[in-house]
Amino acid sequence: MVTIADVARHAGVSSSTVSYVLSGKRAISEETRRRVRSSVRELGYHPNAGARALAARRSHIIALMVPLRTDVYVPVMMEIAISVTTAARQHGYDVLLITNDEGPDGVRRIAASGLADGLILMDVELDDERIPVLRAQGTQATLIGLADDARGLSCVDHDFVAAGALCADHLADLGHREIAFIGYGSGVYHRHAGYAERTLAGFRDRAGQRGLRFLHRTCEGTYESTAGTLARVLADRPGTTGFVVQNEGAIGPLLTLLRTGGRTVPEDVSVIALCQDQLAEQFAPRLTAVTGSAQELGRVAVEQIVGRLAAASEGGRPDDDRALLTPTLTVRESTGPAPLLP
Amino acid sequence: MVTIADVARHAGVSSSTVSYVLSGKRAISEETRRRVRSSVRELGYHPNAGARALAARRSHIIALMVPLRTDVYVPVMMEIAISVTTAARQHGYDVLLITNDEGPDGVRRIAASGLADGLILMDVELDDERIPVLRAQGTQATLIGLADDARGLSCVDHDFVAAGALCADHLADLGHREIAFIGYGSGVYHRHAGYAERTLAGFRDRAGQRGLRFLHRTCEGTYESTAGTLARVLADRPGTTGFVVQNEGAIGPLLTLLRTGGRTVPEDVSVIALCQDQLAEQFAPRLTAVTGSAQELGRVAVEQIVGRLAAASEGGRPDDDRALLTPTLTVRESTGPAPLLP
DNA sequence: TTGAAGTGTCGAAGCGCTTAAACAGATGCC
DNA sequence: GGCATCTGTTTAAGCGCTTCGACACTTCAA
Repeated sequence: MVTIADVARHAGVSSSTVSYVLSGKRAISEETRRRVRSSVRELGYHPNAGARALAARRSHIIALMVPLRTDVYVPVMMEIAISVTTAARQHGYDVLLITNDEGPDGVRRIAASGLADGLILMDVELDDERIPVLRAQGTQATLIGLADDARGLSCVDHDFVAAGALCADHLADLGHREIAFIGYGSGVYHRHAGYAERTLAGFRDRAGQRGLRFLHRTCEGTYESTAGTLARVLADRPGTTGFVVQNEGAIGPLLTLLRTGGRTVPEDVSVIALCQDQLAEQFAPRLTAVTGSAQELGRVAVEQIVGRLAAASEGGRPDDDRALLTPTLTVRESTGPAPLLP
Repeated sequence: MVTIADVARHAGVSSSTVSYVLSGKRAISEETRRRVRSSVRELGYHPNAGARALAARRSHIIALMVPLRTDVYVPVMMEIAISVTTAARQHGYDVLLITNDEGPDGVRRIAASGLADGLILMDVELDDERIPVLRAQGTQATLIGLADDARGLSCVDHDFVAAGALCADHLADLGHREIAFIGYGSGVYHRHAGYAERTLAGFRDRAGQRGLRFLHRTCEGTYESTAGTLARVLADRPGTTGFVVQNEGAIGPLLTLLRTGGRTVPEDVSVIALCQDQLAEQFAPRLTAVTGSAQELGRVAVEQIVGRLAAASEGGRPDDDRALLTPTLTVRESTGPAPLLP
């Protein structure tokens, strides 16, 4: 194992000089810096992480706490995890993966052991038990999602209200007047800091402003439940020409059901989905969709936590950022002008 | 911050005694142990990770290197990552997430800095650059997937050959004689340690033994490519009554195309998928599927690496395990007896 | 009774790094 | 010329833990 002392000997300087060259915390002459750097390279030196963490009291690790439960669309979580990891590396941090089932004790363990300098929490509940622990330990953290009380924390989330509004605007612009909003199962609307609820609210408000008539129907996302939901919608509002689909699981079934029911997309009805572009591209016809970037979410979360960490280590009090990412509407083949009245 | 010295003082013993109580590496009297334990609890002591890693030369961290690229079915990756994390915790390890794009240098960095005690590598290529680095650094590692040359490593994978064989057997048992195997795009067969290839080989061999006629056709997984593939299959072999679908992306399109083409599943044709149960349940009809457990994969990988780490720390030479997990066939609604000849 | 072996605890060294403080030498100012 | 100042480097004191060897005391066999 190559230590800092080996590098120092090889470069003919003291080990503190090597440390200062590497950290840049003191002025070192060009000549010395060059020699040290080349010794580092030649010997293949990598500072020992444990020793560094012990001496500097910073581990350069960010813990990412991910949900175990998989009713959230999983690929998104993975994408976030990966973008957190890549973004963290760019700031000199590594990422430790923790599962949600460790709960508040997990947060305590990570914070008290100094394993991580800060945490990123996903899937935060409205009144999450982990947040008081964070505050008690004085641990820096960022939430992905919005919490009830985020004092002393930063958070970032998609602007679901704006996403809902985008759907309403797009359909209104195309001349649709009767819209069905196919949602999640009813339980979902009260979890996850209500992201489902916020989307719906955004849609509802804008729909109201634009003079749309609309129906909101819950749906479990299986074939059977989608069939049931669709049947009820068409019974209640036979004139429906636009569908907003919030539940990814319902997309496939809905398209199949419309087709077998003799309705062509987008000539007879328009369908707009709230889902990732990748998923939207997989259907036939390809779906017009409103989506937020999961990558961006991870990147912003990392920037927030790194910022907090920097502020705290300089003795400041980090400010509690609250970022809302603007979603984008991508028009594809599943939406078109409302059909002329028969 | 609570240190071991605080605990020692509180319990009226020396700090080495506390350390021995916690590690169990020396005999400590029942009475002392009790006192120390209760002090630990009362003070909320968690050993400092950095100090521990430095002194013991073990970080109790396992690095998991995940692929960035997302042509692999992503939910599986997430499931593996999560099961690795949970399994690792049960052995007293935490998991560091590294992305594949760090490449061999990443491996070097992690190993040389002592950040992790061992690595789990996913998505290993047949002739992977990271493997020589692992050997050079003397780092313990486990591969998920099979590599060309795995000396000094353990590995675990699904038994894809068996999975292919299960498909052939099931369709043969039901009396089908002409089968189409809908595969991935042609590029995939030469990557990923050839898992796609192995499945196909397993199917082909068993199909031969059972006297099945079969066609293998590549497919990109989009709606269009599936339509093209299906058309060719039906043109070449109009008597085809069984489909084995390897490419998850092709499942939805295939079902839709069969339906619109007037073929009923499972009365006219049977469809068997090589995919996760969760996905198989989402279609209508629910699909008969052959699948391996991603959870198991993660768990076994952790057991292998933990075993290697234990053996190495006791001065032994760990043996190179090579585990193949047996897949299971779950019969659902998409397969049935071959139709009687017209 | 004595020495050997076993049991439970402690003291202290050291893991590899960071960083405050000291220091040496060059430079500038009055 | 003497003093302050600045620049670049070294010295040394930890960071909080593990672990080796020492030690005190008990138990047991000869």
